[in-house]
Amino acid sequence: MFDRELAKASQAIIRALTEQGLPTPQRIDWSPTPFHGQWGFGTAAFFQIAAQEARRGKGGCVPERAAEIAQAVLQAIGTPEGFSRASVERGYLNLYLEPGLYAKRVVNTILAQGEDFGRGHPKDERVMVEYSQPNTHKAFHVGHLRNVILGGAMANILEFAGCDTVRANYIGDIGLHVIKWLWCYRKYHPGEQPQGDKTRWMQEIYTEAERRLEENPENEQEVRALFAAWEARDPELVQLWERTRQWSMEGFQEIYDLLGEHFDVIFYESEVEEPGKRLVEDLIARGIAIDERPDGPVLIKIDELLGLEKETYRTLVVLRSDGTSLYSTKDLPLAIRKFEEWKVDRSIYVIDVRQSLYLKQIFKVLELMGFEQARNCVHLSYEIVNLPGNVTMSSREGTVVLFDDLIREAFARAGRIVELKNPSLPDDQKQIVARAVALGALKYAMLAVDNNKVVTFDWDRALDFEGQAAPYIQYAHVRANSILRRAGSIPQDATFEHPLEASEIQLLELLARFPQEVQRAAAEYKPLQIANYVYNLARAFTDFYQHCPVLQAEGAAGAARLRLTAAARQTLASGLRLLGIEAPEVM
RNA sequence: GCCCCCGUAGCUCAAUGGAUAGAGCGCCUGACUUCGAAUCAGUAGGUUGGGGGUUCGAGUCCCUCCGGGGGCGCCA
Repeated sequence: MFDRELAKASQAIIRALTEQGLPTPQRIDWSPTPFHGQWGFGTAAFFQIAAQEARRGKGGCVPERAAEIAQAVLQAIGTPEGFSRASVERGYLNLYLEPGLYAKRVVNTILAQGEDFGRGHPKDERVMVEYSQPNTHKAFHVGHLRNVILGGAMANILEFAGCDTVRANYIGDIGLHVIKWLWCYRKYHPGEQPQGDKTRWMQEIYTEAERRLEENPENEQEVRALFAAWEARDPELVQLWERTRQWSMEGFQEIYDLLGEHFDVIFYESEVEEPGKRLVEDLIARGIAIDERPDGPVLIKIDELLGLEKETYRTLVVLRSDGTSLYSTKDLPLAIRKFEEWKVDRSIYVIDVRQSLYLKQIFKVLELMGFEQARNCVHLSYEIVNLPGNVTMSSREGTVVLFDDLIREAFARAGRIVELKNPSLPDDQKQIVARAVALGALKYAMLAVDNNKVVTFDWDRALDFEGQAAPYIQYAHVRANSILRRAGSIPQDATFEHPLEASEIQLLELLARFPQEVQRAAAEYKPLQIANYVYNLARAFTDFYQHCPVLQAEGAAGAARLRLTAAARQTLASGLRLLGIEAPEVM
């Protein structure tokens, strides 16, 4: 927001350095000054120059020399245009802003742009974010939830940052787990219809299948026969598969609706299986893949092809020895299809960290095939969600916290809190609030942890409604909204001529930073950046709320603070929206 | 054997190579006749796992050790 002023100041500094015969850096980096209650930007550029001199043998104490140079530069440039004060502190050159002028500019910018405040310029880049990737005929559990929430927030952020964003889902609708399910259903539940929560019902049959097969291993022959029938596309089996798959899809859709997620395209494993097998034949013909069938699988010795001594990419199996497909068989053609059919420039895979090597292999094989866009494939990895005692969630082993159970508990707890905190709210409002708070808390808990940190699932922490959690941020939004509602209308304009409180300056400084926070979150693939930012913003607003009367403010301060409140409400709502969290009007 | 990730306050987590390492939870003390107390103010809590190195400057980068988790030819 102050790029223009800082750029001019940078130019002046470089000119001053040149005039004094000092080395000039390529550019001057500015960061917000860390002092509470003062608003400005500082640069540490002179440390680098002083260090450079010291290296050339001049010796001396670097911090002292940095301060000396900074002081000389300050003498030369004076206070740059647009700033109220400049000073040298501990070797830093700090430029302070005239609070009133800039406060007005920040607030006016936000209110003029509304929900577009913070949106990046269109980047002329199309990115696809593939996330969620659930298996049909199986449970949807808390481990899957981290993926959806992370992927959804990441897509929101990339889109807001200026990318043309395509949200993709990739459904695991075939494979041994589906065959086992179909076997169990045909044998023990013929003709049954799903009851209650469809996803849970699907999971129950799946665990039953696993249990029966473990108890009676001789049944595996029947499963193998069914797999063969599937491979032969037995019409009756295919029909059953389609119908049962649909039940899973309907169940998933309920979950996505609840979470507020939508996809622009859904890929199915089943539709890339045949293209994958053809691609593997091509790889064999081109000498990239080695065909060891029938005694072994079709594989690609990547390190060998690259002439690497040290094991790096290892070997990737791309087709089973019996000719049936693997995950890799299908991922290769799909990767290409994303670029060719969807014309994307970058392809992001939101998949947990355990598949890091696998994805490195896939991307490298694409490169070996001569597919140049392979370098535009990105693995956005994240750590898994474990149960206490470091137990990994597994639908096969039934060690899962089901999404359905979690969401029920979340709604129940949030409902009790709403009843406690705001009993006079009409019932339908209570439900809306409870829902926003429950989902918000859940999402925030997932997003407020760095991607590469393991989350140990804990009911109380996943559903935390206090402290650094979504409801705190939502509450700040509600209170801002409450002030604005009482005020009736927001003044068209206001000057910030009253002496600004420290809390007002802090709030303004954070508000001004929103656009760059969005860019950084997008560039680093870190929704956490936004999660932290919006929490800090909520704290700053709460602090402002404590210290500065708005409606009872004297004179011109009232209008200014009212507009500041409106700007804060807007930015809180925008930040939450990027995280996929609702900002309620009341709670 | 090769590779990746984690280790920061009692607990859970933050922190562009930058200024005094910050929050929340929990503990204790206090604040509703106030623009909404899902809040706030205050107290206490640190050799950033250990040791080297690079740098003007390291929680952050490099090396090494310790502890924990994960991955590695026919699971997805």
